Amino acid sequence: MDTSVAFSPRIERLLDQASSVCAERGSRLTDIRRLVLGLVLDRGRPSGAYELLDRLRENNRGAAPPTVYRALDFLLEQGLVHRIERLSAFVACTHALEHAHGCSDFHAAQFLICRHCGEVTELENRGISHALRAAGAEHGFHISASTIEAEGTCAACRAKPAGMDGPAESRQ
Amino acid sequence: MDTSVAFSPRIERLLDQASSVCAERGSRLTDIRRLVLGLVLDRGRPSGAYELLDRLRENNRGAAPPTVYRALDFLLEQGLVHRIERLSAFVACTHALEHAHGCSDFHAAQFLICRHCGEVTELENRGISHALRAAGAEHGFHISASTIEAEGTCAACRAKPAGMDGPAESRQ
DNA sequence: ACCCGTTCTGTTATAGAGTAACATCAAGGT
DNA sequence: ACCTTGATGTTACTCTATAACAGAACGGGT
Ligand SMILES: [Zn+2]
Ligand SMILES: [Zn+2]
Ligand SMILES: [Zn+2]
Ligand SMILES: [Zn+2]
Repeated sequence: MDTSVAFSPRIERLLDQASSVCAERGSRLTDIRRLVLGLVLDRGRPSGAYELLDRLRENNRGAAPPTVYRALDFLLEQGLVHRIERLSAFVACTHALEHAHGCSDFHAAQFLICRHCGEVTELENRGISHALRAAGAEHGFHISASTIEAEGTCAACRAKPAGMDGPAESRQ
Repeated sequence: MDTSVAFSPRIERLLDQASSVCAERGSRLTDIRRLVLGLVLDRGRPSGAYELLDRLRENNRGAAPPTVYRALDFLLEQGLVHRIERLSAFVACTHALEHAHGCSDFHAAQFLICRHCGEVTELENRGISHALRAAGAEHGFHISASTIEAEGTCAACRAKPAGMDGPAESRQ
């Protein structure tokens, strides 16, 4: 496969960081995994698995669905990407590489999905996760993973009037 | 289609109630929609669309994917069922038919999904929804719909030891 | 009763998301 | 060299969901 893919300097730096984090944990950010993470970061928006596959094929002829799903599974396990359930899509974790000190805690995140422009914002609000954990505990339920996603309109899109901007596929 | 499907008296009563609620709103709980809602209620667990389709076909030969998806879309709009994103499945709303007074407020619900037995519990915790709404507002984000789901172990399954009970497909 | 717009349903075909199963390959240790 | 482990290649599915268009049924006005 063609290893000479170059992302922006910022992304290459994040990828190097991700690589270090994996190494510290005894896992390996292989070429394919690195490339997929790069594609997710480069997109900056939720990416569908098959959309990633198409772009993956530009550098890795012969890539098939399992190729990208395996890479995504790994990245999810490492906390480097999140899956947005409402969109069946994937985004890079905003926090994993900023606090990159081998902290393998899986942080509980919340996502704000703008219907208008498609942008996804990742929050890390301990209060919300805690409230949910407490509500579960009241019913004797032990939570091991959670999905918290909100759909609506972001600040930027609320500022604009009834716009024809933003991707057409995100309009409704 | 065969209209003479009989569910349990309890479910038939809920279906009649749902029918009234729809009528008050100017929408119609047609035979197919009523049947699908009945199947979801009857199952009492998250039901996949194609699982519903199979059971729908017992009474409605010629039912196809759009048949069940249209019915589900309607029931979702009416707040009579919820979609569990993490399972790509549907459950009947616990609250819609209990407080059946034409209140078309879409309540914000949370779901506890037991990995072990597959049971889903619906919560309606105003605190959690409010906390999420507030967190969004801090970023200028206006929330119009949200998904809050937690996966873990329910009280009953925690009581049992390492069990071989519960549906095999829910084990991991 | 009849007409007509709207809503609902039938039907076919296809797109999109995800996985099973098995072969192959590469790296590292003995 | 041999074996083990983890990663990738490859084929073939399954499951989830929707597009597009045709026909039937309903409901309101005349
Ligand atoms: Zn994150
Ligand atoms: Zn926006
Ligand atoms: Zn509900
Ligand atoms: Zn359980």
